[in-house]
This record gives sequence, structure tokens and C-alpha cells, in this order.
Amino acid sequence: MISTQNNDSDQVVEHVISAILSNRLNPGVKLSEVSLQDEFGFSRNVVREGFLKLVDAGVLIHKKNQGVHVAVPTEEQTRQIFQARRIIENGIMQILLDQCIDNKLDIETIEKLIEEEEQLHRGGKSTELTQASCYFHLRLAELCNNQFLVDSLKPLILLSTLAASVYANESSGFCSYEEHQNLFDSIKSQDRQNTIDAINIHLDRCIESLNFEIKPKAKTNYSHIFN
Amino acid sequence: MISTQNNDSDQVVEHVISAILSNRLNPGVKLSEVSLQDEFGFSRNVVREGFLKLVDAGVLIHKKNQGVHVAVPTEEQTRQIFQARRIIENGIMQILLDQCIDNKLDIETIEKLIEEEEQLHRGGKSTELTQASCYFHLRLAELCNNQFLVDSLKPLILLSTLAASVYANESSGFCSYEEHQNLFDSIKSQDRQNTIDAINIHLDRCIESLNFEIKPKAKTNYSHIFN
DNA sequence: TAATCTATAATTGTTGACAATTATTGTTGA
DNA sequence: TCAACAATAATTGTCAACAATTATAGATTA
Repeated sequence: MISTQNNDSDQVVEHVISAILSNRLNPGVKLSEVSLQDEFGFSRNVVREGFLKLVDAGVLIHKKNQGVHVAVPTEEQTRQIFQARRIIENGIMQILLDQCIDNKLDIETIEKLIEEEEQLHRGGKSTELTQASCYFHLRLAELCNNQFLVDSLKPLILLSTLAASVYANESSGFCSYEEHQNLFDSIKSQDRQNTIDAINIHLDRCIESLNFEIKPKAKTNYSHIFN
Repeated sequence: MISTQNNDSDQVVEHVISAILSNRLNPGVKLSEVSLQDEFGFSRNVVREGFLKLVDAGVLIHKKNQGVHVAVPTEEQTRQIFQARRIIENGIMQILLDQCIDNKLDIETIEKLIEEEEQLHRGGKSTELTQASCYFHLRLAELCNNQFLVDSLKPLILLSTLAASVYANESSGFCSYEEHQNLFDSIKSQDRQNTIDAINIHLDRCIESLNFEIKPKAKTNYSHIFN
């Protein structure tokens, strides 16, 4: 799901995803078909098709005659999302460990990602850091060479970001790059138990950092987010 | 993905899924938009929308100007599918074990499913048995009360069925109900290691029973499968 | 002023027509 | 008989118009 670049409608999908990851597009915001049509020159059909894919992934919510809104994960949904992530990302760690032991792990790619996160952190660019953190998790999945794992994880990452923008006090602390560094060190030292502990602790900290007392804000209206 | 019964297009989705699970619809078969339009009275748009969802799930493959075909999983894809299933279904077992220990597991539901499989086996109804085996795995996922896990697993189960109808010598031996029984016994006895072993052995046997020397047959043409 | 109702505007849902492409059939010629 | 080509049919892709529904703005009244 959420394939990349086969189709005009996939461009719509990419635009929306990118806007979510960079926090320009917030939970509850309504997306009208005309808005993207006008801004990018897509036809209405194409926009509808893109929306349909995002609805399918659970990132947008469709209500009959009321168009689509960016999903607002509830507490219960957020817990389910992280339960599913824990399962899938545990599996991903096992695969990466096996690769590492077989000397087939692309260590450089991961190191670059962490370095980038570190720079963004030092530069105080919290929005970009949030986005980079998401890509870190996704890139690890991609390194497994299993399209089905990526497809399963991608919507969960997007929904995590949405949950964070509702329930996180400051998004910077949500998904910390130091823990990414720890995780990667464990993988490199080929310590199975440490690695599993690291990913589980990391995911636990993510969800524990959320404050579910915070009530979702009233639906903001969309206003030229895409440029 | 592959939601149930919100929309006309979801009926299209359900029809196609049901046809795949019951082996009426085989890998490589082309589905034309008009075919379903005529048989059920859906409008072309609705059919297209349904197809799009199935393409998104990887169950149908779309080629520009050539419509959609039922996916024909390659050997590599099949291995990826089962790798992903192993990860997700291992997680499902952990959840069900926790439920069982907390006395919250709906044991009756599972017992009924296995009983049904047994009867189909004794009655020699191999097609229905294949379908029932799939539902067994899906129902276990549903018992976890986590929509995201179900959404992740569902397309994988469908693709497994397609792989089986390409590479299995006789579909009856692909996913055995005796192993389902074993698995369930392990859960009931709350033996963690046994349960994990059971699901892994079961999935391993499924994929080991496939013969990848078998080459996919030429694309059969669709001819009134849906009634 | 605030609430209710009404008319207007905007948005979504649906259909049908037409263009573009591909598949099929039939014909011709070696 | 078979291959190559041409004409026809069928299928998919795209768009625009219209209907149905919802949201907005304005007017009326207490």
C-alpha cells in the first residue's frame, strides 16, 4: 500500500504523506478535493484516487458526503498502533541482526541517517528531526528487502506521527535519536537480547511520552499547506 | 485495508476475495471492469474503486491500459510473504497467550473453527477446507482486538492462498488442520515456547510443501466466476 | 444580541460520453 | 498453411456535466 510514483494519484499520496511527516498537515484537518486540484493542477479524479489510497491506509478518514479528514488516532488506536509496531519492528531487528552476522548489513546507510538526525537536533530543527526519525524506522524496514514488511509498517509510522502531534507535549522528545544510536550500536555488536530490548524500550518510551489527557483540538481548516 | 461493507466498492472487494479463497479465481486471471459490472449491476466506477483497493493490497496487479490481473506471486515474493507472516503471527501468538493466561481468551471460537475444519477434511471438501484454513489464521488475528494487525495480515493470507494455487501439488496438504489443532493445544496449555515453535513449524511446512519448479500456467480467461 | 430559519454557495457523489490504447478478427499474399 | 498486415471491436483512461448533500451567510424575529 502507499506505493511510490506509478501514477499521478501516487503524487497526491506523496504530497499528503510529506505534509503529515513535516507537521504541516495536522490531525483532524479536512482536505477538500479542489484544494489539491487547484494547487497542483491534478484533475479531481486523480485527487480522489489518491485520497482513496490514503483512506485505505487509515491515514485519512472518509465520511459520506463530508469528504476526508486527516485521522485523529484515539488513545486506544494509538496503543494498538504501537503494539503492532512492536511486533513488526521486533521482527525487523531479527532480520537485521541476521544480516549483520552474515556481514550483509548496509551499515553505512544507517550511520548516515543517525548522523543526519544528530545534526538536525544540534541545529534545533525539531520539525525536520521528527520527519527524519520516521524515516529512520522506515529505512530499517527497507533494509530487510521485504516489501510486505515495509507496506505493513508504513501506515503505522504515519499514524504514530499523527498520534504524536495530538498527544505529545513537544514533538522533539517523542522519538529520540539517542535511542536510535543505542539501537544501532546493539545491532552492530550483534547482541540479540540487547537489540530487542533497545527497540522495545524505544517504542515504550515513545508511547509513554504521550499525554492522553490532551484532547484533540477542534478541526482546523486547510489553508495552502502544500507549497 | 480491505475494509468490510462500508461501501458498494467493498462488496466488489469481498466478492473477489471470496472467489480467491474458494479457488474460483486463480492467479494470473484478468478481471475486466465490465465483467463485474454486468454480473452484479455495480457501476463501472464502483468496480474500479474496488479494484483499486485490491491493487493497493497487492492482491491484484494493475498494468496501464491493460486492466488488472490476479497476482501471481513469485518464489521470492512468496518467501517474503511467509517471512512477514512469521513475524506478525508470532506476535499474535504472544498476545493470545497473554489473553489465555489472563483467562480472557475466547477458546470456544477457536474450537469451533478447528471442528469445522475437521468436518470439511472428513467430508473430503478440500476447497472449503482451504478457505477455512485461511479464516483460522485471520480469526486468530481478530481475537487480538487490534485492527492494525488484522489489516497487516489479511493481504498476506490472500497472497499465500494465491501462492498455494500456483505452487502446491494438492492444495489440501498446504495448510493442515492437524497443525492448527496442535497450535491451539499449545496455547491452551499456556506453553510459550511450544506455541511459538508450533506456529513457526506450521508456517515452515506450508512454504516447504510448495514446489517452485512448477511454472505458473498461462493466464486463464475470466468466465462468470461470481455466481 | 442571540437563536432560528431561509436562501445561496460550495463540496461531494454519480453518471455518461468520448478519447486513447489494446485485443481480436479477418484478409491478403507468399 | 502460416505470417504479416488492416480493419474492427473491446477495454481502459479521462473528463465534464449534473444531482445530491452539506456548509455558509444573511435575514427575520423574539
